[in-house]
Amino acid sequence: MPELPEVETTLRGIRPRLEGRRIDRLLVREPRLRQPIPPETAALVAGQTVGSLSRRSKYLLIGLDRGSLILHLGMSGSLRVVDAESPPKRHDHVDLALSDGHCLRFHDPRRFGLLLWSEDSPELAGLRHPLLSRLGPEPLDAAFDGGHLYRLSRQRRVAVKSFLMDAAVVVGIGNIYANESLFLARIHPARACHRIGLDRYGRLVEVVRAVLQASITQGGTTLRDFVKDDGNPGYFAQSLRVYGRAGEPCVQCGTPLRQQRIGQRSSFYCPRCQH
DNA sequence: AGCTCAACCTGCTGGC
DNA sequence: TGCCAGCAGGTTGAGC
Repeated sequence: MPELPEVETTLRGIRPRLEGRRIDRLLVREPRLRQPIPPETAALVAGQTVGSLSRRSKYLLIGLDRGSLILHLGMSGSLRVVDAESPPKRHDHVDLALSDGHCLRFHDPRRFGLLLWSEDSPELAGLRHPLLSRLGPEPLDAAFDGGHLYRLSRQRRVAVKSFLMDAAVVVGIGNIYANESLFLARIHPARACHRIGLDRYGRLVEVVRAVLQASITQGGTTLRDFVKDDGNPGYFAQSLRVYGRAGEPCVQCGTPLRQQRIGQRSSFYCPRCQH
């Protein structure tokens, strides 16, 4: 479920429900996530008040009085604010119980998610935490531009799609939006990243921004009331131009779209429009 | 240093 | 209907 737009939408949705609330307790039903939740986390967090919520890459940072909670939704994770008394469903692994009778409930069937405590503020954790310190720029920040991609790609030979999905290069571009952006930029996903010029990278950056921005708006529509329900995965698929559409005609030229595995991930492209 | 691959999990779909 | 293979929106870390 979560690509960057959904993480951003989740952030915007839960922010007003959490900021300023005290955490009564952290209930861990299932600690076995991508990294196990350390047993002492619950005791450390209880009684602290939520300051601010922010996002770095696809990590959500919950600022508390004496540190931060770092939360990642992995491949299948989602967050909802529910009544603290409402019965948990299968795969509801963690509750962050708030002083107002609600709780932030973390649901994650595949358990690729992550919940860690750091004694650093969200700002410091973003700079120093091992999971965050080596991340590239945010795709919507000015630091992400054509020159950035051009410079980093000169010594590398990987396919541009793998390059674009490398979090050390730029964060937050998952498989769906890598495919969509390369289609709109007319770049073949398997093209070696060092064989793309500055101007094409400039175009690619513009397109990435536009796609993410648009889907944040859409994600908002789709998931706006995720507090009540989990959102609607089918809705997204409608606006996708190539992802999941192997064999269907290209919206530009009608040529059947192709599918190919690049860097272990399914890739979709138009063999005529993209080079 | 850069690249590829396996691994962490459950759930769903499509073929037989 | 049931079984099984294959695939899924992410990320890390080992080994070449």
